[in-house]
Amino acid sequence: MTTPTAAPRAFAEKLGGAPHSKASLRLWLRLLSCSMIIERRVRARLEEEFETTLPRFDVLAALEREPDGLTMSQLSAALLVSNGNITGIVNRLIEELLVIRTAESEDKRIATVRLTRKGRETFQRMARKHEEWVDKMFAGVTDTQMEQLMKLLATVRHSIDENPV
Amino acid sequence: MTTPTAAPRAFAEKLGGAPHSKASLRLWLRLLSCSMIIERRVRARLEEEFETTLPRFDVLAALEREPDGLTMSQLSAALLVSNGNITGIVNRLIEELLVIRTAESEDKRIATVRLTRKGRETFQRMARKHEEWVDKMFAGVTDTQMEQLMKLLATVRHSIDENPV
DNA sequence: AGTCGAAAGTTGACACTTAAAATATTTCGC
DNA sequence: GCGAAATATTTTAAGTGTCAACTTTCGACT
Repeated sequence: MTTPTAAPRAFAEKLGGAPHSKASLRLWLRLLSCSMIIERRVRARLEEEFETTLPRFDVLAALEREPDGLTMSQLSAALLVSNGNITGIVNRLIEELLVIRTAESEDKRIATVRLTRKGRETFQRMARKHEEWVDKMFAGVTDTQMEQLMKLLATVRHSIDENPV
Repeated sequence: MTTPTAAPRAFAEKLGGAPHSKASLRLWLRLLSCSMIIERRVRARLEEEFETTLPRFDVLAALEREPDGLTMSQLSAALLVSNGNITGIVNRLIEELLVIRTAESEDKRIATVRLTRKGRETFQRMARKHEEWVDKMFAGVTDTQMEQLMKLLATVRHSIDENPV
């Protein structure tokens, strides 16, 4: 079982342009490489220790916070992925007996997905480990630096939102 | 033509743990969401304006800096993806007449991939646009903030490298 | 009552990703 | 020289991701 991960996207363009422009590119590449490295580590650990994948872990995480379950559409909205994508991931989680999908609403179109007990227990073990891994990777960053990063990344996020390309 | 993108991985675990641990998780999620949003935008623009994908763009970018071409293995090393992955992407670029793959070395195992003239011209148009998009998304971030981010992300990178999980 | 459109989900075609197996070629030890 | 290890690449199986087309169901309107 394996999971895909994006490549070190679009490194080093080195085209002419204003200094700000070049700095933007460099920053983007550094941002990307940081998050990709962390993501790869997490994927690899999930695979090694739990024989699972990040998307499945994400679905379990979303369900863990909703004892009443979520519909397929709510799941795809929560994870920001397409509807058809969720279908496949949930199907695999069903095979693993980690979730169940029922049609109990009066509206027969709606399918509700819930964690099974096994799913809840499995997820909790995964989540503990996941937290450990992330914490360890950030061990060399001080609290002050993390705070600064949180603020700066919020600025980036606002900039992105307000400058649609 | 479309390209996959990772989901908003593993949001909000909210398990017990030291404050640093929770802060790490939050920072990780913010980092991830920032880079995912930018990456999605870039993918969408590449698709709309050039009917291409980010992996193909990445391969063209790697080749553009090597007039003598790269072997398949060099390409996969440059992009940090698997060997088999490169095979498929290069095949599509060949179909689009953007690159050529030749076996001109005395070692017949080695395939050398080069940009065609069309590939070079196409990539340059893409790269200009790519730079514009990124620059625009970072328009709301000052030079000082970008500088701080570069430094802090370097710290994160070191932390990751020195704390293997 | 009957129809028409919107909404929820699934399916299919294609792209990308990995790891592992298979293929082809070279190199090295004897 | 010849067979085994090493190297370069492709192929394969499984998972993830998109979008578009399709099915089923619901709601609303005539």
